[in-house]
Amino acid sequence: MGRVRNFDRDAVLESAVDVFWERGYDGAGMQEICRVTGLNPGSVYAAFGDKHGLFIEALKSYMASMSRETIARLNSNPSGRAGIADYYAALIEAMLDGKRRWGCLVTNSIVEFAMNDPQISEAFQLHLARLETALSGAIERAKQAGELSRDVDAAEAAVFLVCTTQGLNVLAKTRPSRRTLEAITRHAFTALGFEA
Amino acid sequence: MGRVRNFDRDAVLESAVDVFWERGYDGAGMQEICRVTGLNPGSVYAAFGDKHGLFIEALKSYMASMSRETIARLNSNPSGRAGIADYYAALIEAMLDGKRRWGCLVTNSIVEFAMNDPQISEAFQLHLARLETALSGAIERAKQAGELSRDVDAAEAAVFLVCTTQGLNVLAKTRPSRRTLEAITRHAFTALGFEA
DNA sequence: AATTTTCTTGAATTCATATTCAAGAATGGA
DNA sequence: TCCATTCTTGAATATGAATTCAAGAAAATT
Repeated sequence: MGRVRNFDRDAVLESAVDVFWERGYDGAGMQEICRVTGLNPGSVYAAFGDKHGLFIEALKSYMASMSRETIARLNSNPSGRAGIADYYAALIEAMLDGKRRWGCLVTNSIVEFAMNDPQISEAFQLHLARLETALSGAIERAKQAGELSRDVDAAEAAVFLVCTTQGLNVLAKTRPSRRTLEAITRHAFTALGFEA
Repeated sequence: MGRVRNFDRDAVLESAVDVFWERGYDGAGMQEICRVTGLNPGSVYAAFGDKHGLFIEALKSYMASMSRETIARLNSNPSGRAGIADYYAALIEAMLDGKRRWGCLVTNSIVEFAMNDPQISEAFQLHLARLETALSGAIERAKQAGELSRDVDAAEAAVFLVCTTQGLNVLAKTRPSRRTLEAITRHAFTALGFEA
């Protein structure tokens, strides 16, 4: 063997996620990445190849943890309606107080890369599809439970909710009020056919 | 006097808009800007100061023409409902065929600049407020005409539509199908309280 | 303990791109 | 026609950020 690695790869990725999330890919300088992760350039390049490689891995790490969290929240309640309500309530809190005031790393990156990078593009599609499937599942549960009419098309409704979430991710960057965010999710709820 | 300017400032801005729109601020190199506008670096710097100054002016030009176009479409029909329907129909076409497949320069820039630039930030707020007002006006007209219930809150509904549009602007970059886009606007319509 | 391998360090380098500048060209006024 | 002024040109420069690298340090194996 030889000298063993001195830092935790996953912890480094989590720190890197924050830098890319707040500043964007181009806005994130290696200098700041090094400062935040506590690594030196040499170590970063040895471990991740280059900035692009680091970004890909950070993005995957972000997507994995977001998917996990979203799916958990949507399924935290047997009621599909409650699951969706919880999901949006948590989103709003994070947009007011948490890191979501930087938007969403996936949304930000979709916009920044204009889908030019095929590798990243594919990861985006997969992530959006996962979110869509999770939402669609909650909508189906709501239909089963009679919270929603049988003739709601779950797939279409899920796409609509994905769009609403992307819109919220953009608006989050304009520091909107709680009133504004809640008005939006209330309307989205109505659109699905839930009673007010 | 002296030698007179050889190029049309507005035409240059329109070309610059396209470059920033398609590639983003950082992605747009002065080299490409020069190629597309037909200007040399010296002329650009003489006329606009620097890249940032050129961008601000291009952004303002974009916002002005978009506002004009949006307001015109929303008001093209005495029916508020028809105005909103036309607006979304045109948006969908542009996202499938036109430059809107690059998203929206405002949306892209909100995301890219994370509201860090106060000058740009203010311009964004103004633009979104204008869009919101125009939508709100159409919603009020729909209420007057009995196309929509009196107890719809026009301001809240307008914010919701702005959010939907921002979401569409993000999704546009993932090359969505017509089916997908139409399903989304159909749901947004339902959310306002229009009959299907 | 010696040796080998691999990791760490941070200063030096490379590279890309925004910006400048000096020379040439066109225009309006005298 | 000549002058003064301002615009144009594109090569040269400056700037900033990504990347490399050679030397030093730490761990595991023999």
